[in-house]
Amino acid sequence: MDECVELIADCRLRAATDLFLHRWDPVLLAALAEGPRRRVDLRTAVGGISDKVLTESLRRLLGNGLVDRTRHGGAPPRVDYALTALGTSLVEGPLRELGRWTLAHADELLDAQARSSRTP
Amino acid sequence: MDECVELIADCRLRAATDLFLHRWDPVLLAALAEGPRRRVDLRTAVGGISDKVLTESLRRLLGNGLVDRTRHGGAPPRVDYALTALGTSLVEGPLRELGRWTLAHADELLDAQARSSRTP
DNA sequence: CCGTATCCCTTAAGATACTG
DNA sequence: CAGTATCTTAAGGGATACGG
Repeated sequence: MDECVELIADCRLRAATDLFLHRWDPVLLAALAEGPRRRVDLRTAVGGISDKVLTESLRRLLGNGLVDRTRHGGAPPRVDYALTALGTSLVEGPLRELGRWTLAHADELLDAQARSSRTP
Repeated sequence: MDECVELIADCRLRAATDLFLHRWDPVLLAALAEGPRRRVDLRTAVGGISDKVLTESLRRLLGNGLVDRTRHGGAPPRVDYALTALGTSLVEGPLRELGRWTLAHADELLDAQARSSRTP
């Protein structure tokens, strides 16, 4: 895996892995994979995220150019969030691959975790 | 991306993304992609990680069954860390894909970040 | 060389209440 | 509905210094 070594050296790998450093960001990205969603729908789709953290996470995704925000004026206000091209490429590539890996290896992973918590 | 929606629902996606939740873990995994390494070599290969955090990260990778530890007795002590089969599958799959994505999209990502930091 | 033990600082994240 | 404002707690991470 030669590319990764380069990536470590110049920290570009960290630039990418940092996108997954916040608990809810990847989940929000996955939730947006189906298409644009209103803020409140995102909130319930994801489940268990607070208003504050939701806003922070969305702002971060905005700032990283992974998500777009559209205000449809009026009352009550309506705001849609959608993946950008960059966001889509991240979701359809690495995140999807991670989803596949999870399906294939969740058992082993949970096994290992259980084993290690029995023998601390 | 239907699978991901399931994954969100039952939290399995989070079980996987949590593996990338700690700053150094993916970098250590990448550094181990070439083969087993001694602790000190890992430390310098990665660069900028403290002893304490290195130990914590390695313990976590151990606990998740991604890495194996081998003590070769003697003085000075020598300890090798290596990817397990599970760890290898994670590196060769999702992490590698993330590395590829980074190479392809680092410019766009850094652009977006720069743009958003100019307009906070 | 391989860790452990402290201490400190920053930040993530949860809960809750409130405004436009 | 969308988002802000506070406050609190917990945890991650960095910097030493020390011991086996």
